Amino acid sequence: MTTYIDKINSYIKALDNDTLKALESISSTKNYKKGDLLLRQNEVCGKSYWVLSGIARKYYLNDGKEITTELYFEDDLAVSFESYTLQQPSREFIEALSDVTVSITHYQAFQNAKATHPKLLILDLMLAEYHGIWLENRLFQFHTMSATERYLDILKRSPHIIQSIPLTIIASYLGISLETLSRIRAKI
Amino acid sequence: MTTYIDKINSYIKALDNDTLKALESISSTKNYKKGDLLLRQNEVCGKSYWVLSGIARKYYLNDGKEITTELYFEDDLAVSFESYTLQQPSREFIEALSDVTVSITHYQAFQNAKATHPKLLILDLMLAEYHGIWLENRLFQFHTMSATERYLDILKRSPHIIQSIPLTIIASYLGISLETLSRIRAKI
DNA sequence: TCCATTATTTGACCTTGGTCAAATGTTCTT
DNA sequence: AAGAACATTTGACCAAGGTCAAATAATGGA
Repeated sequence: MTTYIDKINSYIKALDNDTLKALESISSTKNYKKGDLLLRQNEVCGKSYWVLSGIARKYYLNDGKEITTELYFEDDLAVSFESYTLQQPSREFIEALSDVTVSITHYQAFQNAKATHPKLLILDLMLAEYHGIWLENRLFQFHTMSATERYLDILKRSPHIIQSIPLTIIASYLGISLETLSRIRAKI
Repeated sequence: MTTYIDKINSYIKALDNDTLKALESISSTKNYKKGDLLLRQNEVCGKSYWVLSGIARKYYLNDGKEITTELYFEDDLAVSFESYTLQQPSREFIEALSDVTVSITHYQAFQNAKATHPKLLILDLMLAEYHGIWLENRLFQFHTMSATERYLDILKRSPHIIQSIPLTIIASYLGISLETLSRIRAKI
């Protein structure tokens, strides 16, 4: 199945040399160790992180508990969307769940590049659209599926998530408690 | 408080004459009667509806029940986002909750116009960003607030919603049953 | 105005998932 | 290999909100 992310990837590949160069010239590669924070709560998310390898997540604190809102694998773009878009303090953290390598692009540099390279504007739009669609589907799942169904769904479409990530984090990503997740797993 | 939608509106106002004309030339005004469907499930959402007056909503069916996902008032853009963006069948309906007047723009005409008027691309991006931010906040509310808190929140920030819309619809928009909403209201 | 329809409330009971606490498993260190 | 620290499971109980059914409003037509 071709997904929208495939489309974005093929779009990037189809970018003309000049645009691609511009994008590269404002990006740099960086490594993080497992447990490192790429973004902290209350910081403005001034960079986007394209994951080259490893796993990361985004989460916020809700009376002391960490609620995971997104998981990032290779070729995912990690960013606190509202904070990045409006350049205002983030309520979320971004954390490396393993050693990760990312390609970092600064917000302002990308804004500037968009002005001179209109194709980057299209890329930006595609990424925003992709994220919006992803969010709509996540919301839809929460409203139409039980905790068990959501777990089975993730198990089916993204088994790598279950394998590589501690259950506490998966539970919060599914919007349930660790204990409930454990019981769901025991039943199956 | 200045919101992102204010920013979009001011951006539109700041559009140069030529761009504005292009936008107008591909848009047309239309009236719908209360109860009319602007978009049906399984149809491709080939148009966007800018609400000029009246109230509309977007909803889907979940085993027979209507779940409202978005409410539209004056100056809101009604669109089934995934269906519109990917030009694929919609799982949602768009319905007029009162007599409404909308400004309609066809998907393909807008795509064409974006090619010749780059500022429309920026507008498109802003709208997608706005929608993404809105979705993130909605998701956040569902995860961090109880049914009562969500009701009180809507009561505080959008009292017009409570006034003008039947409780069945508000309940489904809040993600709760009609009976629960009724009990919440009784307590306050 | 009176009826039919639709909207809202209330009651009784049930289900899902949460919380708190304790028991096991696992892993990583040193 | 022995702990310390973390991850997972299990048990007992609780609470929010759902469901089904019935009772009351409220409202738009004829």
